Amino acid sequence: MPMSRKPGAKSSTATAVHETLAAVLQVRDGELQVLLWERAREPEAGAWALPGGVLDAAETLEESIRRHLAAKVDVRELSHLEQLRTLSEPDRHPGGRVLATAYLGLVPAGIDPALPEDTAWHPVDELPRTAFDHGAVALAGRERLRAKLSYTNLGFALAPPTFTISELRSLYRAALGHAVSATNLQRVLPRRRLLVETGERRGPGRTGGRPAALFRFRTQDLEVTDQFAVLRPPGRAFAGGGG
Amino acid sequence: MPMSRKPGAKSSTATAVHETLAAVLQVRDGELQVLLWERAREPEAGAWALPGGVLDAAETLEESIRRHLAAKVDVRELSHLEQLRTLSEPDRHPGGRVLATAYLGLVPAGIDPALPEDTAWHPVDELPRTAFDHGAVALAGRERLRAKLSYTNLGFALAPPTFTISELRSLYRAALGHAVSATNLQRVLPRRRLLVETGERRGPGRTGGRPAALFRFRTQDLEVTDQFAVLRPPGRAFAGGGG
DNA sequence: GCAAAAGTGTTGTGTCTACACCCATGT
DNA sequence: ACATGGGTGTAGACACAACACTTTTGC
Repeated sequence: MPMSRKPGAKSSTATAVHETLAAVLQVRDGELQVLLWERAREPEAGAWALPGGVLDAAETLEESIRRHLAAKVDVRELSHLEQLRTLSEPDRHPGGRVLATAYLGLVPAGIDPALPEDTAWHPVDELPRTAFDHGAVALAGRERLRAKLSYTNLGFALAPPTFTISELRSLYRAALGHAVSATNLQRVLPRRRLLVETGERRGPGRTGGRPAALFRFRTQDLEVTDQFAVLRPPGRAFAGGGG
Repeated sequence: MPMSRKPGAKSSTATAVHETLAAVLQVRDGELQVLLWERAREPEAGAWALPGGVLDAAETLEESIRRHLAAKVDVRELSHLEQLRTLSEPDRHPGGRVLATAYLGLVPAGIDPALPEDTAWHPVDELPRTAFDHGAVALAGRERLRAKLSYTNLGFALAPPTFTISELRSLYRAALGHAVSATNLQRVLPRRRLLVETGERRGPGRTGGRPAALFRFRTQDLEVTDQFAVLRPPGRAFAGGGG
């Protein structure tokens, strides 16, 4: 078992730097976008990188990524944060071995955090030249989000506190990358107890139209809402068609 | 960005040892079991630990866990290996900080690998006293397996090359922890193109009974088979009830 | 009245569960 | 014939998609 290793001891289990990275995603202008900063120095000068940095001695990985993100955005605006995976290709970083634990972070729509000079949002579907393996991490974050939107209530992390079905539909469309029917969204999400009607309505725009009901997510805690019809325990209600 | 850090430089980003761990699961005697070894030395002498060890300088995490597992089982018998998550609680290991990347490994039923003296299989539902946070990792492996059994073809990793529906049912029951109907398994899995009939049959036992058809999994590569009915793109076939 | 936007009624389809029933074998 | 275990027929429940239609607003 590893433990009393002298720092700097020259051995094959050399000291590897460990960093944290985050693909912070938000729906902006109808597109799913990721927060990137432009590297000024070599290596990879001019390429865009995910926010992150080195793990400190006394912090957990999650504390670390929150600390580094604080330099780019207001961390209180993060509605969700989860670990994606740890990257370990020995040559993923020139100039020395760097292990990296990647996170997925989400920011609700409608927030526009102040950003440093070198930092900007980019559509995940049109990434600029990215540094190291950061492009792949951004795409992995998008895929994790897409999967969880379908079988959990993770939508709460993309949506503002209250919203109309129309607005929610456009968030889902941006995140999933395909059209979503407002009709069916309105039936499915309340049936699954994801959405609750607030009772309020939003007045129509200048062009008219019926006022839209305002909804909110029932909870801001991640829950699995689609229990996979097949292979469920026998004898349950809701035994019908797959969910 | 981390890179040109002198090994042994005294700083708050001290050198942390990185290890890999694996929850290797197999259905044995109708129960889901996990491979553990009994620690002879402190810390945690007498407690049971997951196999694993320190990450070497030039290897990836997956290479590392395969190398360490080779000391316990024949790695060729592993039908599946995937990363679970990286543990980073600063005090998860007494005597020094140890980051650990945990893997889930699976071994098909029917194989009984030779094991070292200190190593044994234990039912995941009745774990002995476990070392460090290894018990939680074993349970996390079980949960990952259960989820993926329901929406992927991961069953291939639990099953022998060919099997009857009955045998497969008992594997699923052990892994999922609840009864599974053979009738429905026989309809659902072929419909989802997970199973293929081999054409062969297995003779009945001494007590009689109709000979059972032998099946195999169509592929040994992980595939997502349940595409989550809701929020699928519009206009597709199979648009009906949820998958 | 007309256009615009929101929301509902309704029908059709596919999946899954459950249970009864039939089939093939050993004794 | 009977027991045992494998496999199928069939009916019911339910979720979902699609589309037509109604409701509520602004002009």
